[in-house]
Amino acid sequence: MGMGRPREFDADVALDQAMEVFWRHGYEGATIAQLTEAMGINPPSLYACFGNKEGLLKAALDRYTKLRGAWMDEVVAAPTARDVAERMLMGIAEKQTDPANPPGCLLVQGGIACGTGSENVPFELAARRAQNEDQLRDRFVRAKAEGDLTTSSDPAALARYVSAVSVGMGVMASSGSDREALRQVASVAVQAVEAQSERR
Amino acid sequence: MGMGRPREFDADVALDQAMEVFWRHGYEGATIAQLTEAMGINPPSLYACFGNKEGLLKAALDRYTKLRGAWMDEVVAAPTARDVAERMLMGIAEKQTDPANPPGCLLVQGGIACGTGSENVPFELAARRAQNEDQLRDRFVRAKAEGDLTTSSDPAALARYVSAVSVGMGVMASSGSDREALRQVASVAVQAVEAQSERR
DNA sequence: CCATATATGTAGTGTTCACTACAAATGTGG
DNA sequence: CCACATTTGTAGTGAACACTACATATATGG
Repeated sequence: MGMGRPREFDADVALDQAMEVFWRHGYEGATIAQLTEAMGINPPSLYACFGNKEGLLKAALDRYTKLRGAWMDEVVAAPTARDVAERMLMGIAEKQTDPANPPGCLLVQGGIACGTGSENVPFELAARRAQNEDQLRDRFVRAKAEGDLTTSSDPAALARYVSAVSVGMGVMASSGSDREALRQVASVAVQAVEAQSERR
Repeated sequence: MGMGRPREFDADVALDQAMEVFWRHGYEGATIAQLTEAMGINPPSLYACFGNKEGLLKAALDRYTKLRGAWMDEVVAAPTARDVAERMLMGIAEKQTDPANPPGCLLVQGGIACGTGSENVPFELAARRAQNEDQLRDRFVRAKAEGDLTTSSDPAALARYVSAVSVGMGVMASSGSDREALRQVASVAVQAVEAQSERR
């Protein structure tokens, strides 16, 4: 009975472009006109495919976290808690100052505070950041069980800490800090994890 | 020849209300209607007094940093670099979860990413955060000169680090983390400064 | 080749935004 | 008490916003 006219654009490619716009301007700062132009489509195509602006953001976030998921797996594969923290924070110093992307982190740049009608956007982003934190916490729980972290250490607190530093680095990057400045922050931050590690 | 009708509202009181709105909704998320209602005035009064929306933000930021200046002075008056960091980060844990204010920090909530026409707002906020960082750096320079921090320590990097953690805690607070979670982060973070301190 | 189903481009829709024209009100200096 | 300077409240202004109606185009299934 006919399957309808096929879509002329690649949704993932379009999402990559939308991601960049949200990343650079934030959810509220990004306009449909900017998004459609970057995506190379017209508004009706956007709404037919993603529902509305918030649906587009969620799809872009899904893609972002999916792309970063592989990297986070590498991070937690480091042999010790200290190395996990170092790999994570040094990697963030690189990624957040990579000229191929807007500076900072989409999960922060997307929106920390929003106006009426977008109140849940900041929570949506926070939920995605929490996923990373959970992954770190699980890794630190293991590190404690393995005797890598001291018995008095608190894996959840350590994960929260690394997550907080990551966010802070993201804000720094987006407001102009260069790679070396972020590396310095990462380097200092790792020492707190070291302080909770058993010396070998 | 007449000095004109006197203003009927107190600019500082009005700024306190505007500060709260910017703090809660961000620069772009805050509307003139919300601001004027909170300030108890009408739009023409706002524009006559502060120029435009961005002028109002800057005036609110001036007041914010002025109110916090006294506290920062207390922070850097702590006897050691470690105590400076602890006093700062633990104080932030309290302040950013104080129910008397919106959660988080105005210098972060105000706007991390903005749309066309407000591109300089994030930089304006970053400049204010940099002031705190400079004050910390100067204090750590002194700590190093006094032999409190090790000779291999980097005061600027330490200041950047404490500043980054502060920002990260602000984002955490605004997305729902409670006071205890922030205290845990602060507690871990201080250990990095401790690692750069001479034992006594 | 036709009926159907979905995508596309044009050209809007109503709403909300930051901002302001204007007239009335209210004070001060002479 | 009067001329003047400034503030205030009302009621808008044009522009930009997210979103959509509609006609046309393009594919598939029968």
